[in-house]
Amino acid sequence: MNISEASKKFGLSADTLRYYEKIGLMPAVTRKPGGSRDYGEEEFGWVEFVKLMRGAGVEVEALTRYVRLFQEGPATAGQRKQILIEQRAKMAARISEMNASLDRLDMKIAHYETSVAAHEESLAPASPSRFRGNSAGKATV
Amino acid sequence: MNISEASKKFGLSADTLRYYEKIGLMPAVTRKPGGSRDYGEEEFGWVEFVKLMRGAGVEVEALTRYVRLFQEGPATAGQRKQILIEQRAKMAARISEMNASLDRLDMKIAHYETSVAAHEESLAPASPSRFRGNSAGKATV
DNA sequence: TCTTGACTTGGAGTTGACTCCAGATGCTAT
DNA sequence: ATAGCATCTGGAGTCAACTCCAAGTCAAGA
Repeated sequence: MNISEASKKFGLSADTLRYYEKIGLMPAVTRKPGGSRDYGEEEFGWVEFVKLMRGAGVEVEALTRYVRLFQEGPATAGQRKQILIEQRAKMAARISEMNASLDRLDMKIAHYETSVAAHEESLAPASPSRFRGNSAGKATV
Repeated sequence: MNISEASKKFGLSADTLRYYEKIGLMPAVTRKPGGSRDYGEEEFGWVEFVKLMRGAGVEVEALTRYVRLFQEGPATAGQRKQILIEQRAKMAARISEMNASLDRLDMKIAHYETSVAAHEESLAPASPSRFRGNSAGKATV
């Protein structure tokens, strides 16, 4: 499969695909006799992996480290596994942070819902009222 | 509270705090007589909100739009709520994507765990074996 | 009063992640 | 064999989000 087909398959530009390879996010793609890249199952796996991990916020550095180890051979399996475990922990942490943010956002939306508050500080832990001039309880925003 | 204290409080550099204000991620911070910024409860709420939302991947554009509406006054509450609802949906989507990635990562780690596979293609839907020269089932990586 | 240190501004520089470009090369069809 | 198209490469350009810098202002202490 040539690069433009792979590009469509993954929704990544050909340039991005070449870029991933260039910076070592995946090993060098096998080539056709003419010199053009030939994406097959192996590279599909890598592209999908990179896309997934990058999309989930895994650092480029961790992935290039992983690729380097992969290219060094089977002896590095343990180190590679450690990288994955490390990154899994970070990913889980990011997810719970995001869940917390989602909860806060829901609270903020709820303020707009009840139309009572809708003060910006609704997200702050302690929120003394701004806009002192208003009659108590009247929505300012 | 001056900018360096606020910087410590939020773990953001003074430059970043000024930058947020400059690009309209939050309204202008109130000033002390001398002209230096004076962060109080209101700005704490904004900084926390911005930090939380940006950290969860909410686009800068959505936040600046929100701030602009906020500054236009109470009449825009409905539009602001819509922005929050919109962004909530996107955030929820990102979270479930990340959960899917986490599952895939767990599968990949499991492969290293059983030490049977550990092939890179373990993440691809269909994964014919690479390294054809090997005896079947032998871990190559 | 002078120095020191934190603050101010506008603007330049940096980094990461692409994205685009020019010029060269290689298949394919006429 | 010549045109047309996709691909290749190295390198330059772009964009967001900071990050740093220079030059100036301000308040407080020696």
